[in-house]
Amino acid sequence: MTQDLFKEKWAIYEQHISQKGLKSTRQRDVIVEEFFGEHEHLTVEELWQRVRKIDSKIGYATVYRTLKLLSESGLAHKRQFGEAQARFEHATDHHHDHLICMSCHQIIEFENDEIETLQERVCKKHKFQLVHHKMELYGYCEKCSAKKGRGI
Amino acid sequence: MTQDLFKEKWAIYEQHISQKGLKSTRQRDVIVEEFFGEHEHLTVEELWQRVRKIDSKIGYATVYRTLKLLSESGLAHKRQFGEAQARFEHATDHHHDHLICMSCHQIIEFENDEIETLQERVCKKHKFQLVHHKMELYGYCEKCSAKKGRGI
DNA sequence: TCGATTTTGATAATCGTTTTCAATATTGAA
DNA sequence: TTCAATATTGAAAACGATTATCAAAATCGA
Ligand SMILES: [Mn+2]
Ligand SMILES: [Mn+2]
Ligand SMILES: [Zn+2]
Ligand SMILES: [Zn+2]
Repeated sequence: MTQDLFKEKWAIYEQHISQKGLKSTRQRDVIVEEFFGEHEHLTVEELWQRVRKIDSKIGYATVYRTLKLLSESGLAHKRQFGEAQARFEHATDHHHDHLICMSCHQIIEFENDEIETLQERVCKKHKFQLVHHKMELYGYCEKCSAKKGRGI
Repeated sequence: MTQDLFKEKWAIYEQHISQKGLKSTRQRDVIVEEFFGEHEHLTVEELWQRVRKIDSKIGYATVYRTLKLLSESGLAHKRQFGEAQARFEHATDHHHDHLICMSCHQIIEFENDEIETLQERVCKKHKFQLVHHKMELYGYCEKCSAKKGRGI
């Protein structure tokens, strides 16, 4: 992520909390900083483990609360990939969908405009006003397919 | 559902339990009969309410256990439409995906072979071995769109 | 019928997530 | 800077869907 984009996201976050009349705190700053730091699909637990390395006192609930704020401001997306725990990723500029490896849990992102167009066509046919969608393809990634083939 | 298909499903169910060395019970028969009775996307709670009208003594856990048996035998599919509670539908002969109304919770089913083909193409491109997928389109059905338009 | 085995319903346990609450931190005004 | 109003925190309890436990009851082949 570029420095400019990084700053822009911080600005969006700060505008969101100020507009809700909230206060800024050290804990939230650590969590947001860490969340913006890299693009992965993290569980709350995983993010909590990371922020704890910076401030070991930060509570589990605060991570939940901060992720809710980030989701509200459109900076985070909550995902449910058929696991018990939800995952959060930080929002990209373009919509994308996911391939999910059932063996190693690797997540591959993809965009496909043709599919999106066809989805809209399906909706139009049913006079359905589309808001958002979820498309997840489950199977085995290249590495895990190879392992399975060799009976590992 | 035709009478023949109905009987065929019962046969599959009975074969499944006999092959697992299980016994047949009145409670399960009531639950399976009710589940096969119509094609809806039911929560456990909703199915429990229905079977209770036939036998008020049937327990919640037995409904869960029977739905697990039906899922194992391929006669039921568990769905998670972004609600807390899972829904179960009885298996159709063809794969299909769903439009989900965010207002009235109506569920519309559709099939689109073009999309399925494109999904396979995406997987091939990533050398990904596809097992199954989830595609859910969320928005507003015709009726609810109209209501929203009129500010209701 | 009998006895081994499965099933049942009630209830407790589990697990991710949300709420509660008293102590603490932030903030704008004086 | 001091103050008071208000938001925030972390720990723990509550929540809600689902699963596990268990003793009593039902099934079923011999
Ligand atoms: Mn992603
Ligand atoms: Mn369906
Ligand atoms: Zn893999
Ligand atoms: Zn609707």
